[in-house]
Amino acid sequence: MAEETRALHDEISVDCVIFGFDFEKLNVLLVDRVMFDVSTGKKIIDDLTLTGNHVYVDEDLDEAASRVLFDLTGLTDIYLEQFKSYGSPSRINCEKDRAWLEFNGRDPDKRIVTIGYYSLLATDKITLEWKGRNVSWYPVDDIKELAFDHMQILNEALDSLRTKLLHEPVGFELLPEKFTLSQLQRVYEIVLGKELDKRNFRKKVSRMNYLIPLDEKQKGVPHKPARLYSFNRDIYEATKEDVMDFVV
Amino acid sequence: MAEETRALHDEISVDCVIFGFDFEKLNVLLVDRVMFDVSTGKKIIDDLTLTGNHVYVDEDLDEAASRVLFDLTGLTDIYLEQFKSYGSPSRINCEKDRAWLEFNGRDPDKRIVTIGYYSLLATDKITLEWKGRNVSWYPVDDIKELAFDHMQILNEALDSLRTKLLHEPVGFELLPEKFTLSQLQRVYEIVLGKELDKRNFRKKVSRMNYLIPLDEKQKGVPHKPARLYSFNRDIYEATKEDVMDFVV
DNA sequence: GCAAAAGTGTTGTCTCTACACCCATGT
DNA sequence: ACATGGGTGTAGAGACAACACTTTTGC
Repeated sequence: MAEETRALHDEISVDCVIFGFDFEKLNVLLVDRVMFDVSTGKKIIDDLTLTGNHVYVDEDLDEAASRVLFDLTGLTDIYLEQFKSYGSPSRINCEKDRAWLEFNGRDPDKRIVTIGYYSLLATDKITLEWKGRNVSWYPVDDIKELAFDHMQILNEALDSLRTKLLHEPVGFELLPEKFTLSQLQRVYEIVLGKELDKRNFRKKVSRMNYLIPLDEKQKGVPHKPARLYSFNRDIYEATKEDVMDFVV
Repeated sequence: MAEETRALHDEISVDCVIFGFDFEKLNVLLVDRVMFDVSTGKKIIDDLTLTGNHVYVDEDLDEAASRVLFDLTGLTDIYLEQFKSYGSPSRINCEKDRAWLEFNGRDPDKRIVTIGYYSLLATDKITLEWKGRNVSWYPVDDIKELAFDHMQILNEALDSLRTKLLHEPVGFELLPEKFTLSQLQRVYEIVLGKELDKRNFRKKVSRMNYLIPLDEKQKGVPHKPARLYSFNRDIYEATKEDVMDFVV
């Protein structure tokens, strides 16, 4: 099988909004986009993009997104959610974007449809280089602009994540396998942008029978060590009830 | 502007799951797919597809979906929601699908990425012919199979609609502008597949201040005429509170 | 006057919110 | 001993589920 001849599709890509949590804030993985003027040697582009890639012509969309994740992390079982597709003919049409595309041997007049995914990472095992470009974490709150329409994609991924977090237990995906209740609470607070009452939060999660208290405590912390918990997906899937309560 | 030369994109399409409600059941608009053997004249394909179309090379995805809706209904302000994209290389690969594509002058080996939309219709003002094919309503519950991967798309559209209905007031979109509370209740019951208690339902909707009671009643019904209500989107948008209550 | 759907209240249980203090550990 | 976050209970308010009868119209 001649893998090296596999063709990338020109006009179909995936973009991955990779969220990571460091117990303090929500971060997103971004890639440097730097370009120099060939004659003067001056930087003419220096900004950031989401991670993403074109899709192989014989590759499923989810596969393409997983592949991007794998290239960046070496991990295969990462939480990944398709949330929206973007295909505006003008989505990559600003001057810098056109120059960048041309520089990379692509036709800037060709519309690219991109399928947006977001993923949640418990760790920060991430390569620091990717396709020859620098990759690093940036706090979501600090990001004000991105290349192409990636700011819009990021914002909509975040909305989508918030909605998801309100209705399904995905917060665990942003934490290591064993975590404390305070860490879990912080995930909710940071993602939802809202302070929560500690006692009420614990009362609420104590009703989640898929949240397993372990016989294990934090170690080496300069305060009362917290009990560790883990998330049991099987129990969740088996006992989740259909919430039948529409909103006011 | 040479509109007639505008090119459709070969490999990018939209599919629209058009839901309609007739006060009794949920229906979906489907198109006949019929094909005869050129030599024997025998029907070799006779099934149904969702409505959909390829996207023009310079057309946004939402526009393409709106265009399909407009072609079918002549209406422009239809509730339309993008819910998922599909791009499996094998999604249009069964024998019938390949024969149909070939017959229609397309390359059956080419993967088509399709962007799935669903829409909600208050009326059934629908053309009965579309691109030379018959179009009609089918009860969602009766549909067991469809061409291509359209059964999967339909099922996922329905899931998506149910989730939406639980969290946002979209039920109104399936009703005429003026409707009774019993009609609204039936929308919830049919879409969610669950009977609801009349008194509890009315208590619940009475808390929705964007549901406006009109000084008007049903006419010509052989029972006590019901009061009519309408939905005020402005009030909803202005007063919707951020639900901050994650599930157990 | 009959059939058919409209409309209406109460009670017990559960969940939400708001709020303050002692506990176990590392330094 | 002190700083730090861990861990716990209560009371009032609002929402949920279950449940049965009277009203108004067309025929």
